[in-house]
Amino acid sequence: METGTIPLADLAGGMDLYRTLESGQTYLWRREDGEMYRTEPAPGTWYSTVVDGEVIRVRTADGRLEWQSTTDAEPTVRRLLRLDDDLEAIVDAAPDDPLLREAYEAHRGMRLVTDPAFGCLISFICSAQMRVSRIHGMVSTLAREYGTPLDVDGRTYYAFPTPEQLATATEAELRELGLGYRAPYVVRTAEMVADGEAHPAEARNLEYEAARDYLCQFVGVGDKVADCVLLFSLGFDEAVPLDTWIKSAIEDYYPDCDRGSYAATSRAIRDRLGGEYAGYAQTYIFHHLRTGE
DNA sequence: GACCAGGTAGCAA
DNA sequence: TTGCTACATGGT
Repeated sequence: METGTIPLADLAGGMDLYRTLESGQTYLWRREDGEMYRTEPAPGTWYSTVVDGEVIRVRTADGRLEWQSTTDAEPTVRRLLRLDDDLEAIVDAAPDDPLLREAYEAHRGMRLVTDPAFGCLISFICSAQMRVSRIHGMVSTLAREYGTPLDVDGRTYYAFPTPEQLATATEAELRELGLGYRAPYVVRTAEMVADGEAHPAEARNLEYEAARDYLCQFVGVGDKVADCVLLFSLGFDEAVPLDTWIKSAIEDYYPDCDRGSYAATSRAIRDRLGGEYAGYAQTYIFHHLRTGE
């Protein structure tokens, strides 16, 4: 394993690995004590993921972010965890409203993530009407059942399945694995990508609302899931997924932003939350309200 | 035993 | 376009 360290002091605005990886943005990392979404991790607990066939582990200890990987992964770690974001500047530039200030203050160091597009897409198809801990469980199950296992230093890691691997699954199998009514959505979307009909990464080159419409062609993907993929994978920091929590925030804190339709409400709340980095603001508000912390 | 969870598809008006 | 409703499943 190759290793490296990055001083947390070099990361403007800090880095809270726990809040970043356990705030319901990404379901593609696993905590090596197996207690993800149940308890706070002990200091120095490792998280791991697999990207492009390479195992990557990260943890924070002694004021540093440490990584280990089967390859030189520092550029990948920087990308996945958005270490080059100037979080301090993002927070300072955010609109000065009470809820947002409170959320940013309560969760200092939480960063957005960059997930691989296909894994992110499937994760959020699974997320419909589901608690974050169970979404994580489903995604882990898909990796274990259909992904490529990698044995490194006596541990087995599972890559999230490729579109081709996941397209071999049947609806019945996925129902058996507890995906419920999402099972056919996952199979059909995997088939669409495997067949070359469309690929979520294609949306990266489009204008924001066109990108959202593009993603909605996948089965099981509506406006909200599309916004999650844009925000957590494709670099659209202005995307504001309108989920149950942000809708309650709109009702309680930004009632004038409720414009009826998803598209119109989305534009209004995006402007209210600062436009360019509205998705950052949304993620903090989501986590703040959902955890009650 | 309701009620809820990072909603969407399908259909009617 | 907008407004229902059915859809699985596990935790509280």
